[in-house]
Amino acid sequence: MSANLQPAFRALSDPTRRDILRMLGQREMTIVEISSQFSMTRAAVKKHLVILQEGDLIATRSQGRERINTLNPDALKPVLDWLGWFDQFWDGKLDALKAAIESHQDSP
Amino acid sequence: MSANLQPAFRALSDPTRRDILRMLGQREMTIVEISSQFSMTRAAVKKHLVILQEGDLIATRSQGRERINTLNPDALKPVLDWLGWFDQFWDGKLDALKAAIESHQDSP
DNA sequence: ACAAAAAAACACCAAACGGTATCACGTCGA
DNA sequence: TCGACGTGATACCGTTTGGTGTTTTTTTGT
Repeated sequence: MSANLQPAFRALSDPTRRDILRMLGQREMTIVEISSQFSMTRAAVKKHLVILQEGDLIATRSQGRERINTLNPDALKPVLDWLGWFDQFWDGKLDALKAAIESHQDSP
Repeated sequence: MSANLQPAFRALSDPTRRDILRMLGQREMTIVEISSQFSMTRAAVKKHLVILQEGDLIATRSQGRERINTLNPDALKPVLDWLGWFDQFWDGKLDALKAAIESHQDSP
């Protein structure tokens, strides 16, 4: 019933991939644009993008000969939900948030 | 200024380690107790515990010949904080929570 | 004093990871 | 048509990861 967290947690475990997520949070980008921000080859960035896709954290659409990578922030919700379990140890405030997110999660 | 997230994210990237955190959330345990819950050797569990320590997610105290492992839930706050940046994309509710946590973080 | 328990430390292994260089393919513009 | 562009795919490489088995150290109970 609960989503498989592993692909998302795995995707988040690399700093380059976390940076990519933040970049895509500001604007959608092609792989060349993303690569220009790092000192590594496009092939290396591509691998990161694949792992991010496996975690469902990004989506890709074709536009002519370009591939536009976009952030899928909803895939972070299960991660947040997992962290929410530990809310009991420092305070009770995340619980309310979690419920709020869950509640408007089903309605499109 | 911001904490180094990498050790914590790395620690969270393995399902066994996430399970250990949940177990320690319920009660503090020795390594034999933890190992009894998994189908792997104590040495393997020990390695996971070291990685969890590097992420500051658990603490250890000696008691006679035993080593008691305890959860350090506060180390999850920076992770939550990082996730909070994406709050802008699905709603504005995490922001308030984050502020609440930050505010009572300094006061013991 | 000493055997047994609890934990740590070490050497080793296959697989996964993060990177490179290179090649192949579709698409656009002149 | 055809070269250049944007991208994906593949082969390869060194290091890290997650696991094993074994040995060492410390502490307890009798």
